[in-house]
Formats: sequence, structure tokens, C-alpha cells
Amino acid sequence: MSPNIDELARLSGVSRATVSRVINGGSVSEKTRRRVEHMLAETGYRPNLAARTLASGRSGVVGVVMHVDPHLLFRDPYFGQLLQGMSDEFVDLAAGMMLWLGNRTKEETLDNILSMGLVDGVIVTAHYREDPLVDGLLASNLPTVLVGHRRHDRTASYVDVDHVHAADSVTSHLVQIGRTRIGHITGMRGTVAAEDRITGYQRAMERAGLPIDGLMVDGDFNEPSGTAGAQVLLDRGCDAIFCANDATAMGALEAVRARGLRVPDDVALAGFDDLDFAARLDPPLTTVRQGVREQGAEAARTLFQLIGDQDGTPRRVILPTELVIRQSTVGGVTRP
Amino acid sequence: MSPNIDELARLSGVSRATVSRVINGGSVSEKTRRRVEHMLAETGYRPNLAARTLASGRSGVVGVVMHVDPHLLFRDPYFGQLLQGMSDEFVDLAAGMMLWLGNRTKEETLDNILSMGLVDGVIVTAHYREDPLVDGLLASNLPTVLVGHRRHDRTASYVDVDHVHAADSVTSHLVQIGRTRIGHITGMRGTVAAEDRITGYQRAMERAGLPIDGLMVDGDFNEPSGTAGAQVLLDRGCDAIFCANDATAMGALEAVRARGLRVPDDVALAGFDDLDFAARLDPPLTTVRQGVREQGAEAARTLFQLIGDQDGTPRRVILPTELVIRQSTVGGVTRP
DNA sequence: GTACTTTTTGGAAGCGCTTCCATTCCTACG
DNA sequence: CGTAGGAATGGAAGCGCTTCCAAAAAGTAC
Repeated sequence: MSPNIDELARLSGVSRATVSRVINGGSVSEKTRRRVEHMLAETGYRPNLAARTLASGRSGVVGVVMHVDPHLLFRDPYFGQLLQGMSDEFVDLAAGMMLWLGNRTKEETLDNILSMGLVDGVIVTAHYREDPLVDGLLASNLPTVLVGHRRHDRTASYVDVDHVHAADSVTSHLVQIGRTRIGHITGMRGTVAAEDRITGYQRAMERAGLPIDGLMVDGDFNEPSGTAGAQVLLDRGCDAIFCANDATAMGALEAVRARGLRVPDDVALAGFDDLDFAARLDPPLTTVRQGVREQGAEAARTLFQLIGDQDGTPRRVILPTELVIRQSTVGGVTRP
Repeated sequence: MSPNIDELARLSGVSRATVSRVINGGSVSEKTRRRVEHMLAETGYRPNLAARTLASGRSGVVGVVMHVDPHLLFRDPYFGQLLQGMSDEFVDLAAGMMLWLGNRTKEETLDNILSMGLVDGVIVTAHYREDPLVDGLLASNLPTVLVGHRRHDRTASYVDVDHVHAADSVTSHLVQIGRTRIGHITGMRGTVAAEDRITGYQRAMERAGLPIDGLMVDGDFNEPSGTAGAQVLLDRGCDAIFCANDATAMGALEAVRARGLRVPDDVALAGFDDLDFAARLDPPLTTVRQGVREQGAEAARTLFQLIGDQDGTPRRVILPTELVIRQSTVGGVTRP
């Protein structure tokens, strides 16, 4: 169908090697370059990726692995946004993107990815502290960037935010507005995000000299767990609840409402993520903004640096977060 | 790193051709096969995809194109579910999946896909009646399956549901429960789904001899447009509203509530999609179930048939829908 | 045992590209 | 004017695999 490089060489009256140099930026005289480029445009020539990959060892295709429970995956806008951030950046970098979701066991997925060969590197979401898929990827010599990190990955490259610090700052905010019985509904235990946010919460409470016994209940990052958790915490007389994420906070809000309590007067509420809906809740939710799209884009850029470098020096990026204070904690200010 | 096929041939004491036959299922004697397979397992040999693609012209990688406004893409669970359905099936089919989202203009995306070469075929969401990306893909000789279809794609392969019929059946249901002022909040105009659902609505109304003047307002498949649309329709005295999808219905429900009206006593409400939340709404929403995951899986299978067949006979699949009647139209039945 | 099929195997030619190396062509300087 | 040195170019090898074709081996029927 499409002409091949030999045909193009013939048409432009140069050798196949020269055409390749024009395409890949080798040193070619201005005159020849112009001539070949003209022919390139004329024929609409598209290099064959397979041949190119075979010869050069680079495919220009990267993999993204989101091995997540199918029911959770796109319920939480987090993953979609992350994917979009990466996709955007890959387009800029002129790279193709392969995607693996969690259809099988992690071992099978790992095997699929490695069998595929082809990809120059992968980005993988690393949300759990223990994850054989992540371990396998790191063990293979495929350039790998984690989104989220486990403290013990000393040699891994990753992009993440400082969950401990962020959770500390939300909790401290709750302390500063005068709350003393501050509860926490955790995220899914075993995930780095959940555990680190717990650490941040505990740290802030300890510093403030406040007790935390019985004020922490397990959730799972989903709305229903927020409702259930809030019921428990309200029974225990909390005047503030820090929820592990916005979805959980939304659930908690429901429980608070159901008891006829007011937010923030009776109970202050805070979340984490700053998803779109957080600002539209009634009252608007105090939360932590972590630029999810930006994390995706940064992971993509990091992966490319990794692929570009021959020395496999790991690269770690911690992106900033921002405490966004809204009416769910500093109320009174009612919008007209 | 990994051994290549020559090394394997040497180790098993056969020719390179024979190893290839063992891997790809050519005719090989039982004895040799066993010997080679043993060596295959022993070395953990993984064929090089690029070389394979170059030699055979088949990559085993397919593309999925969801060129959708970034803000809409993963807000609506539809796309995520579709993607999961495809991904599941592709894993079964031992195929890799490349993904393109709507980061650029459709023309640029088209060019990206075609430049990539590599993919054996693509699945593309075809939601708009006019779409240069879809046109370009169909014009290229790359095997292409549409999810959703435009009536004029006579030679295209697609997977879709019968929106007209489904919308007709919801509307008829509203008629049967005795409503006479039945409004419709449309989906995003210009999309096939929106237009076809309008047609179904009109058809049912006409058959029932009911007027539709002023009872149709434009929406965009999103929640806010449901709220706005419902306000208009309530002003015009509707006693039932058929919303173009569940998200819109959720918005409409809010508007109805805000006026202190009861569902379904004062206003019956129906949606379309049967997303997870539809059953959990208060009252649970009458809607049309279209198996989105199943659509994705079916599209994947269809694409593989298309790739497998040399004759490019187009394949069209219309998946069934199901009217799911819940308390938002036949109320009174309150759950304990 | 021979002649003829049928099955199994190996040799070799590519698939379309990159890249190393040798050659040719300039340009500039002695 | 001759020649060294650098830039531009072409030739050719090779990336790892599939697949066609012919040769060898193994059956089959007489």
C-alpha cells in the first residue's frame, strides 16, 4: 500500500540510508534534505513501525498498567483523569500508549506485558504496599515509573504526592478551627495512600495533644464506607471528620444530614482529592487538591527521561498538594 | 537478554523453521514438538513482537479510539465500562490494546493512528452523526468497528443498540401508566443516540395521539442539563419526563424535588442506560438497560472476525436492550 | 522389497528499517 | 595547485521472525 523506504530512495535519487537520515535527523546536506522531504510529503510516506522497532530496538510505544478492581476503576474519576494526563503528554511526546487493566490476576497481567515485548517502558499505578505486579515490573529491566510509591522501593522511579504532609495539614486545619474530637475515616487499608494519610492524621493529632482512641474507623475510599464510618464517629461524639477522600466525605455528609446535624457548625468535614464535585457539594468541601492529571503527565515525562538515559538512575518526583479551605470547615459564610 | 529463535533452534537440535512451527501451530511431529516445547519452557523464550509483525504482517495489537471531550470522557461511567468490556475480551483473544483519547483534533488523532501503523484494526466510538475521524478510519483500509452507528455507514461494521425502539418502549410505558403530558429532555444534539431517542419518543407519542409541542427541551447528557430541562418542563405542566440518560434523570429528579413535587405521583421519571446508581436513586429509576460492557466485548469479537476474514464483509450487530421498570414510574410500592 | 503418497524438516529468501563503515565529495589551507 | 580533514553519501550487514519451496523421512499399498 504505502511506499517503502527503498521506493522513496529511488524517487528522490538517493540511497536508502540517506532517506533514513532525513527522517531520523542524521547529517544530510541542505539540498538533499529538501529534495527528500519534498518526496516524503508528496508520497505521504509512513515508516513501518515494526521494521523500525526491529532495527533500532525502540518502538515509541509505552505501556500503562492500571491493575485495579473493575468495579472501582472508573467509578472514581481519579483513574480516568490520570489516564488523560498521561495520554495528553504521550501525544506530545509522539508516543503510542498501550493499556492494561485488571482483567486477570496480577501475575497473568505481568506475563502479558512482558510477552508483548514491544513497549519501551511502562507506567504502573502502585497503590498497594505489596504488589507482585509492581515487583515483577521492577525486577524486569523494562524502564518503569510508579504512580504512587512504597517506601521500600529504593531503586524505583516514581511520581507521587506527600500524603503524610497533606493529611497532617488538613488535620491541623481542623485543630486550628477549634475542634477537639477529630475523627478519621480511613481509605482502603493496605494502600499507601490510606496508610500515609493515617500517619499524617496521627502526627497532627499527637502534636496538638489530642486523643485519637476510637476516633479512627476503616473505610475503603468509597461513598458507602463514608456513611457507615460517619455513623460510628458521630455516635462517639466527633465534632470534625477527616475523610480519606472526597467520595468518602460525600458519604459522610449524608450520614451527618440524616441526623439533622449541621455542617460545619456541629460537625466539620474535610476530604482529599478535590475532585470536581467537591466544590459543588452543599456546603462546598474543604479538601486537599492533588493535580491528578498533572501526576499523569509528570509520570509520562519521567518515563521518557528514564528511557532516554542509558544509566538507569531512578527519578523520584513529589508533586505539591494544596489545602483548599471551603465552607464545610469554615462555614457561616453562606453563598447567596 | 532473552534468547532468540536461532538459539532455541540450536538448543533443541532443530531448524529455526521448526521452532517457528511449534510456536505458531504448524505441522510438527509429536516427538519434536515435545522436545522444542520443553526447551521453550526451560528458557522462558518470548518471541520478539516487532520481528514477528514485520515478517507476518500481523501485530496482534488493536487500537481503541475514544475521541471524546476530556471533560465528559470519564465523568460518564459509560466510557469506562465500554473500555473494560473491550479490554476483557482482548485479553481473552491474546491481543494488546492501544488507546487514543481526544487530546487533539480529530484530524490529528487520525493521523497519529495511521502513522502508528502497527495495529491490526481499530474500534472507534462513533457517537456523532458527522465525524471526520470515523470517516478517515473507514476510508483507510484498516479493519474498523464502530461502537454506535450512523445510518449512512452502509459498508461499515458496527455494534449498537436500537435507540429508537428502546426510547419508544420507555415512552409507551409512560403512556400506559396514564400520563398525557410527557416531556423529553434530549441528549447532546448531533449525536446518534440523542437523535434516535428523540425519534423513538416522537414515534410513541404520535402513536398514542399525544401532543409534543413544547414538550421537548435540549440537554447534553449531563446532570445540570437535566435540572435545567426539568424546570422548563415542569413549568409547562408535564406529568412525566423521559430523560435521554440516567445522569440527566438524576438532574431532573433534583429539580422535581426542589419544587416539592413527588415522584412518581406528580411527575413520573425515566432515564436511559441503567447505570449502577439508577437502582439506588430515591425512588429507584425506571430506565433502559443497555449492556455497555457487553457492547465493548462484542465490538472486540467483531473486530477479530473482521481481521480474520480476508473478504471485508461488514458485520453489524444490534444488541438487545431491556426496559427496567422501577418506582420512579410505578410508585406506591415503597420499600420497607 | 518397490513405487508412490503423505508428513515432517531444513534452507533460504525476505519483511522494512537503522547503523556501521568505507568511500566520495568539498572546502580550506599550506 | 596539491593535499589534509571534515562533511555527506552509499553499500551492506543485520535486527528476529515467518513462510515458501524443495528435500528428506516416514508411511502405505501392492
